[in-house]
Amino acid sequence: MPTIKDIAKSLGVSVSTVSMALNDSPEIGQKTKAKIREAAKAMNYIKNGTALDLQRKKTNIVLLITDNPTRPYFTDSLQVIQSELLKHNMDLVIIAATNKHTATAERFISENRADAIICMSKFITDEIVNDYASRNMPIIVMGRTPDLITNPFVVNVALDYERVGEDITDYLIQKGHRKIAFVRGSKTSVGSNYRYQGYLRSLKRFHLDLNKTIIFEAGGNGYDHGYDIADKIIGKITDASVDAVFFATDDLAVGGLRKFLEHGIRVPEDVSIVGYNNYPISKMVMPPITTVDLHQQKIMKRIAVTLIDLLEGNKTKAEVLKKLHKGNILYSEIIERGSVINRN
Amino acid sequence: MPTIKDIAKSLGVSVSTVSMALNDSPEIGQKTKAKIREAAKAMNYIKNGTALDLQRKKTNIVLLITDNPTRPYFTDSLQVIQSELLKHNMDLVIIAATNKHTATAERFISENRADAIICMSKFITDEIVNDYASRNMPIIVMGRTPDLITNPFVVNVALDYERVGEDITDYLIQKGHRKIAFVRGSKTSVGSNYRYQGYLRSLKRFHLDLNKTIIFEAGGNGYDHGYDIADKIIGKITDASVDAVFFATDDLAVGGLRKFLEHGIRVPEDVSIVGYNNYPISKMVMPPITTVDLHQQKIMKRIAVTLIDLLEGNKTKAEVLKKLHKGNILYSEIIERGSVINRN
DNA sequence: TTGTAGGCGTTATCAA
DNA sequence: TTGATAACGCCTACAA
Repeated sequence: MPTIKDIAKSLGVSVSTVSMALNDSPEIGQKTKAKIREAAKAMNYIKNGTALDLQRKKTNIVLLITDNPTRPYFTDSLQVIQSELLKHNMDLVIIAATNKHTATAERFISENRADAIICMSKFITDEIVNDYASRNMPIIVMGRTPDLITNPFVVNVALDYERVGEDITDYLIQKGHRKIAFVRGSKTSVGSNYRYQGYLRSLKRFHLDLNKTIIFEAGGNGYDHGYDIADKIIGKITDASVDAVFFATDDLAVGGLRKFLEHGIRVPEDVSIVGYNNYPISKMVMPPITTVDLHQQKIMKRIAVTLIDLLEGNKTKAEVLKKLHKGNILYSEIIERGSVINRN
Repeated sequence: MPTIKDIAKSLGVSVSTVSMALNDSPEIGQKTKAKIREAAKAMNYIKNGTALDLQRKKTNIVLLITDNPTRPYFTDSLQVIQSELLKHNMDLVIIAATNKHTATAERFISENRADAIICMSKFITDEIVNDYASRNMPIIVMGRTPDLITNPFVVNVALDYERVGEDITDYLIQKGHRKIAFVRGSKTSVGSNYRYQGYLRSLKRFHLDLNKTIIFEAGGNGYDHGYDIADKIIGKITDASVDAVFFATDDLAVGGLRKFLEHGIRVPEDVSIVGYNNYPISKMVMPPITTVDLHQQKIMKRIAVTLIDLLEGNKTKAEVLKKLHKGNILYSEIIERGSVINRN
């Protein structure tokens, strides 16, 4: 790999001349520039970004850590963030941190390989986040327990976890359902657990007894998990101990629906079902599934803006937080479709 | 940000002592080590990965460039690649290069910010790939035109484009269909275009006339695109000028299916449909959709292994290619499900 | 066991 | 208009 030093040597000029020429500095004469550019091309010179970063003390990189890039909307969220960052000449790079692999993400965090980090993965611990966030590398996390965030350079974006799960349970109850099963998703899914808590609160508020025999663990968030767990729900439907099923995610609901239909169970006549997240697929199946939209896109946009504020350094954390939570965007909305019947 | 130099100064030792201590070198005494570590923690010292890379002349990063991380299987493919790379202490980072944003990916390529690159995005041009691939940074691309790959450090992974689209069209014809509509996806989708070519070849081989009025452009690959374009297909079904529809992707098929069912068109009795890719959703809808599996996972695994070969530098490109194509893995397979009827 | 010095590739400052 | 040199933060011979 040739460096500017090599170019300089081969042309009998100095490195600084080469550097300036390659960066099109006005201080260098046209002929020298041309000569240098030619040599660079001929020698197959490629600039070394690492050296650049070291010199600049800045990477221009915003790191997005996710646990699952396949999630619907992720690409859209990306676009939102990217277009916002682009305005400030920042590049977005993604690292997957899953239950079985967090080392890469942790290396990037602990070696300061970004100017800022958006951490959407629950597999990166609060400890790491607190340990490494700094003025030079603020970290934005989502939906963590506020008490555990002690580092002032960590900004926690509160999600609508207070109401999450309650809204849609209320809705089912108001539509006359009294025997609402709940299907939990992946054990490690924060969202799924919060929804379960909301479900419990809603039951309590309406003075409905919790029936533990109609709480199910799917062990994952995918179609297959919903499909498989539905086997255990079918009996409960046919003997009338379940009149509605609240699946923790739309994907689970899609899988469950499929199994129900296979067994001749009519949705919503025999059983109402709801999902969560308003994934695109939820309106494509028959019947389309009633679900909850969390308005992720809007959250993402706001996160990007927050990040910029942080980076430009013209805001204190308090101000940033205030702006972040201003406006009524962190709410969820029930999307009514055909998978719920009115039993009143 | 404190550096080892600061630590050294504050403790009155030399930088190399600090460096070695922090890296747990056996040459440093226990008490000095302890003292230094303590100081590092106290000063909130964070290692600078950029400086490290520069020194090592190596980033340990493999860059994966994708056009759409939301695609099903992507996360799984990631796991496959990651676990393979992990064995060699390489980290995988992802950058999205879409039709509206390639700058980030291009910067990473042109500034040599990775030890190797896997480029799955068609938005990165052959020119860039040819310009920047080198011994220090080989690039693996997928499904490009071999003639246009001139740089010996670019490895093109041929996909099964020869047969793609032909297999499933043959299948429909053998099942007695004669009026097969084709729904193209996103204009820029390489896969979609190849499948269309395969469809044409198959028709020709069976001496069936091409009916241009039953070729449709969905303008995208998502559920919605399939749902919308289906409007135009319905008339053709009811007046019996279409007896089967070949959707370029499963997602299109899912959307189309939905629209057909809404309009009382029975699948497969009134019209057979097939998709492509064997996405998980294709077997979750009713009826489940007959499709083609491209065995992406296996391809990914092989790509990862190829990459390692390349990086370890103990193989020539010819050897690598030979090994890459050995074994019969780059084939596609028809997955028969309920969306096709036998009309013979 | 610890310190000195040089180098990784680039840019920036200052001098020529 | 160009050149010499220091600096960015780290590691590694080699010397002490």
